[in-house]
Amino acid sequence: MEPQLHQADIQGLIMESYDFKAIEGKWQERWREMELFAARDGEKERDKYYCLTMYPYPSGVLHMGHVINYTLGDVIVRYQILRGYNVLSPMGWDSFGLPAENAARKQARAAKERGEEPLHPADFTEKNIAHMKTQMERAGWGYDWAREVATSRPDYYRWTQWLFLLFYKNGLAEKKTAPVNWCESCATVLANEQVLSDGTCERCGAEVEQRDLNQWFFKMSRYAQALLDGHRELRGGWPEKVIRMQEDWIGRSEGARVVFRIAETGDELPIFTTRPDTLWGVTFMSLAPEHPLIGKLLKGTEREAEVMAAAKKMRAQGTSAREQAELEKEGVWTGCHVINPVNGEQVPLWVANFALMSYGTGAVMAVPAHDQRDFEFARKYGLPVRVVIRPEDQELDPERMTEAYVDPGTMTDSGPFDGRLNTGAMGDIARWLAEKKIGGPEVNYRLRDWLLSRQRYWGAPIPIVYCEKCGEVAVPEADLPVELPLDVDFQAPGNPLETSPSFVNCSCPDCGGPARRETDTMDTFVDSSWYFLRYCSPREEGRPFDPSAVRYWMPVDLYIGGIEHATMHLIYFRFFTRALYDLGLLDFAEPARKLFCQGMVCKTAYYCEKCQWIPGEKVEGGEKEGDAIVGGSCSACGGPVRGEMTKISKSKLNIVDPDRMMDKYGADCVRLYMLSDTPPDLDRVWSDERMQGAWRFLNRLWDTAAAAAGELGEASAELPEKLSSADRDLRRKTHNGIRRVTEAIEGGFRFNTAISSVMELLNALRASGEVHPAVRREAVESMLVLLAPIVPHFSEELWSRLGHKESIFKTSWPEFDPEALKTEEIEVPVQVNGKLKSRITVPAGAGEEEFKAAALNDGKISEFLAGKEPLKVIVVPRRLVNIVVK
RNA sequence: GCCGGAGUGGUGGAACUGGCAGACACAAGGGACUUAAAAUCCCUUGGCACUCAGUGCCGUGCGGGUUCGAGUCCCGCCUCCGGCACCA
Repeated sequence: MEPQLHQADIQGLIMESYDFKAIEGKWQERWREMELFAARDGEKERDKYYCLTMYPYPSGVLHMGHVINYTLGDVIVRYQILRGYNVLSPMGWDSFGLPAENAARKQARAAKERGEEPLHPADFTEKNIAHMKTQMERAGWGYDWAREVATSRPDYYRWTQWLFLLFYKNGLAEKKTAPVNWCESCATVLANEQVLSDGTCERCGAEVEQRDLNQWFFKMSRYAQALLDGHRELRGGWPEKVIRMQEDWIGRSEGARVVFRIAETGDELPIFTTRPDTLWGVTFMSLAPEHPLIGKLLKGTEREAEVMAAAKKMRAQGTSAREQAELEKEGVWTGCHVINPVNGEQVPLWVANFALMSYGTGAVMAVPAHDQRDFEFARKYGLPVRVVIRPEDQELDPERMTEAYVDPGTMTDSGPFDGRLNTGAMGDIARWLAEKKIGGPEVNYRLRDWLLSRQRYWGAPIPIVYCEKCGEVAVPEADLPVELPLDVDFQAPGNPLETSPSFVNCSCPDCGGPARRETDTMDTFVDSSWYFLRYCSPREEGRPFDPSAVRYWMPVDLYIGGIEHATMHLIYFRFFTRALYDLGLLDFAEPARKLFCQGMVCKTAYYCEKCQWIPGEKVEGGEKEGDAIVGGSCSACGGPVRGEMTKISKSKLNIVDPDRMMDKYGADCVRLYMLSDTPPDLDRVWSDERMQGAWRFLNRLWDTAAAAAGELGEASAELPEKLSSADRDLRRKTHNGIRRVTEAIEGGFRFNTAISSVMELLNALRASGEVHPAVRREAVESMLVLLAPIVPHFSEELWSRLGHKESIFKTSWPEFDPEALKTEEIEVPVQVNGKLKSRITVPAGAGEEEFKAAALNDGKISEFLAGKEPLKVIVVPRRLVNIVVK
């Protein structure tokens, strides 16, 4: 008969092993009760720490990108709580935007067929928020939920509208007609920042076209220089890479403004150039096809029909950004000439498809000899080439040149500047232009105004009405918010606001006459340009934020998010802050002291020529290489499958569901895994095998701590007076662990090495022999506190099992004891000619001579030297000895 | 084209300010326990060679250089990644 285990014994065994299911919910409840994450407004006795993580769009499903982002934030929040800061850790929802609206459209169709009431985007959004919130709580991320905001709720967007009006009244928002980006698939316009460099839509990937439309803009281009200047303050706190991306995006270029004149009419034609040194080489002028002067100059001339037709054609060709970049250079002569003010020469005026109306003045002086694009254009149309910069080592012949000469050289045929080195003369030329009153130094920027209107329903309505009599009128503050109507038809094409009579028809706030509301809504990036301010006083009713709360909490001490926002959200957010600073609402100009950009989570995705992207489970055969399958075939069609390591995404079917992982391993283990192995700013590879490794570590630590629980003595026990050498050994490792973990976090959130250090400490503890209970307790408890930010439920549970009544987050972050790190002897390597040959052990306080003597007396070394006299002995005390022989 | 960043074992990665390259893991191999498996525990694991308890040589993308000493600094390349790009 088999021996039967008693129920009590089984219970005992289960109790002993790590059971995350039994502890995670319990501690989450405890933290809520003790209000661990409640930020205390205006508390003077502690320093504040504002840790902001980019809030999510509430898609309803948590993905791995959120997990790395919010785990990082939470670990820092808990670490700063342990360091004694008054921490602000808010969370909210970027809840306006296309997906909710698209879902409503899709759903409206289905609901109609079934005769059901369609789900409104607001309900859909709130449902998703509720679900994501439970997922976030389950992950153990600590937020002050009392400060939750959702940008789609009227109590939030009321203030988004208020801020729009503030900008409007101060000349920072205006409606103007301009060539703008149109995404057909999103059925709306987009800001420049939201078009990728390949000319596709940042959201949906469709090609973006150019259209001339009347739209709302924030005058962000005015802030180009201020945004650049602000980088000085951000350096050190922000990743250099992000600063550089913003610099590229803002695109400052220094040069000169030069005023040409139309020979035939006397009209002024100013241009911008970065090469004023080549002014004497101008042989023609190019105008953008949209340039307003074209119509004026040609009206009634014999060339009018031809030129206007050509210009029209140029404007029509290549409406997508990509097509435009690939266009062949084309142009047409206007029949007019311009006068070059530096030498009085008349040169022909052309219209050219490469001249951009949106940069500089829409007119470009052409110097074919020294600009490649002008050179190609000149060759194509037989325009003259004139050399005005002479290289030292060759003679340039305009007839035989095959490309423009763009390197430095001596200026020639250049009036008063003949003989000067062009690079050195640039500034003098700009000043000379100013003296002659024909131009002067000028700086141009690539950054454009921020196009904020969107032809969509699910966004904050722009609070403007159009009155037949009064024209464009701002909605009075008292009438805010301009609420989104509920009686909208999501099945009608176009913007549903346009077909909502209750919304569109209104009376003019000024004259009371009939008026129409603006039906465009705001870009969701407007919502996210001030949410961090709202968090400071989220329930404030009379204004967007309470200045005293903002003064206390701002600026953000650490902002965590993805680098994909470098030239979108992170530019807008800085622009908004600067504008509010200039308007006197804020007393700081930069919103975040430190920025941390986490890496992406990647996994192998599989592609089959016929079935396209297929999930990993549908790959048959092949070889396993780590977590990836190589040389497998598609289970559906049998075709070959190729693997590609790429960011986890729904479209490539390589997602890992955080919920499933937490079901299997618990939140702590997922958190630990996310931070192990890879530094947080690098892309990480999702690996089930490594996840197992994190699981094993937690269990080992649990077993070690739980098994030792009975032998650790009292929680308050003091260290004994006399320590054995084993005691000192373990204490040294404990304190070294504390030092290394602290340095890893402070030195750039290197959690991967912090975790390694704790693993080493655990290995040392497990290998240690007889040690005093208090020394063992110190080692175990140190590990728990060091890991508490990363695996908080786990640490809390063991902490309480070790006899502590209070939460582990009520203790403080340990400090290492320099005394404990000291050793009596140290071992250093000995090299001969820079190659490691032996090791010596010397007393810790040994001087240079002692190191030298010990090295030369070492058996292996003397054998190696074989009596040869060393030429030189280099001693780096406590580091190494290097003996140089011939 | 311009401007950045990166390249270290089979894999993720470690290495303070020029001072023992490969910490800590994963994978792999071997062993213990087990009827068996899982789990766990122990050992091995950069490459090559040899007279294999050990010893020697090589080794941080490639080629040079500085230095007693280079993954780290300098010069010249290669590859990959990112940003900007008809921007005057």
